[in-house]
Amino acid sequence: MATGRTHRPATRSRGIPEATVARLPLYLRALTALSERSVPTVSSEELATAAGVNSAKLRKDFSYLGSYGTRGVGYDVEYLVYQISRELGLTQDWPVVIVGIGNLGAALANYGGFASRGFRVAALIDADPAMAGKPVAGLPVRHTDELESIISDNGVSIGVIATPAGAAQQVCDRLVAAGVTSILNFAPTVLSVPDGVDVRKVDLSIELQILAFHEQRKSGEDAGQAVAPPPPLRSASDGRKGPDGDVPAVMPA
Amino acid sequence: MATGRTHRPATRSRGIPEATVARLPLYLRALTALSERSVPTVSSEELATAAGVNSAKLRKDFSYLGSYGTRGVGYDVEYLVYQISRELGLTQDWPVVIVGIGNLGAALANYGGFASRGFRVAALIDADPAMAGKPVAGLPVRHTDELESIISDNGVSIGVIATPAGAAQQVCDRLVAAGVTSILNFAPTVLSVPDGVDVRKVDLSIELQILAFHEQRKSGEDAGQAVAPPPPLRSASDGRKGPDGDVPAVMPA
DNA sequence: GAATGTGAATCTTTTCACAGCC
DNA sequence: GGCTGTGAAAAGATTCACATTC
Repeated sequence: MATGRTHRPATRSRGIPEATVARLPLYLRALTALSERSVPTVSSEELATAAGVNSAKLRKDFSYLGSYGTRGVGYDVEYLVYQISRELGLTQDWPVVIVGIGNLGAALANYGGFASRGFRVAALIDADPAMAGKPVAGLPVRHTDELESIISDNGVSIGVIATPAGAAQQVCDRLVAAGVTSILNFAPTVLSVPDGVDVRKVDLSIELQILAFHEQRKSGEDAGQAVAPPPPLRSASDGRKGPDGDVPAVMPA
Repeated sequence: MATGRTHRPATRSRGIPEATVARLPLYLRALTALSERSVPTVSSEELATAAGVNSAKLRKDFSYLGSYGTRGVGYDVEYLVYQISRELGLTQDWPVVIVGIGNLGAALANYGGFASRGFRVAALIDADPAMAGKPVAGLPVRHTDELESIISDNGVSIGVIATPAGAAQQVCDRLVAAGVTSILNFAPTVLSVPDGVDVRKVDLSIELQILAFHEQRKSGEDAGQAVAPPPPLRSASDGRKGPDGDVPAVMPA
């Protein structure tokens, strides 16, 4: 998903698999909960359950970070919290800007677990002059004109795009030009960015469509009252077929 | 991620890889845009670029659906739109409930591309009695008490959870008991559900943490003004080491 | 005895490269 | 000549199962 740097040729060693990186935040959240309940140690089995994965995977994941457990005992909760935080880069404070303060942008600004660990909302930015100065989540909304100066004044390297799809690429370009190198995109668009800039994407309708796919299979492969528009006719002849040759009933004529 | 059914033993054939399913919505969006511009056909190369993937992957993905292209020419845009929509189950209409109408829930309710293709917001549900009846995105908010009847009256099988973390599991249980079998979870919690129920998760802070991980590497493996709390001391001795034996400088004593 | 850490086996996904067709 | 469709190879991720350590 993320573009990422393609290099890092020599040295090796710090090659944590992407799939593992994506799970570290889950472990961290589960560990933080344990830490708050003052649980001193936890086994891979318990932690895995809390994080919603299986224990073999968790142990393999941790093995990429180092040997941070104790055989016969488990993991020291506080120690692991620290190690994972450090690995994720959360022992430093990341200033973040949110661009596009509509419903979604406001929701993000108000999101608590945000400021809580490693991230700080440096500014909320919107293109609507009527929004400028209005406080959202305790911060005054600033106008897009100020984008570049906000980025450089605060040393922002992470930007969140919550604008309408039409504005996203343009905002992205400005963020990148101003020095942002990681972008979290909530707009339903494919952003194009230069090498060295990471983009991650959160997209409601994609997630729903994936659910619909699986939901459809559950209903018995055929059931469900189709409300489909007639399939667009296709000039071509007869060569068309399903994957293994089993032609579905709904095939367009 | 999603729990999914583990079976589907015989028949085969309709075995579309999960990674492919996750990309179909991307292709569909790109194709819809082409369709609106009345572009009649598209090559794998062009479409791949528009969707942000490479063309070999796209062709492989499509090969799981069937042979829907024409060699030497490309793909018929309208025809592909229909085929992918059908595969994703979007040729029927999915009623969806959104539970938790805070900032985020309201943002989701207002999200346009939602109703546009295959999904219909059947109801907005919130636990706050003060919200009940208030219109959000043109729909009156209904109270949690009505959850079960709303689900069954509308034949809802997809639920979106946008509540605070503390309420999520409880809401989830009620949704599932009432007949929902696919859940999109925006609350930062691991939901536990019975077999046969799919859960997908969207989590802002996880995405940010993944970005932070990569961001950290860019800054030169060491740079950045650490604002770290002192690492929690650990009783244990000396056996600790990094992955390849290279002990990081920040190691706790 | 209990639980980690990790090679080896397995499964999934991506990429390559080219035969086949228009 | 151009572009799809797909076997085969390569890379990546997960699971198994057990030696190792406390």
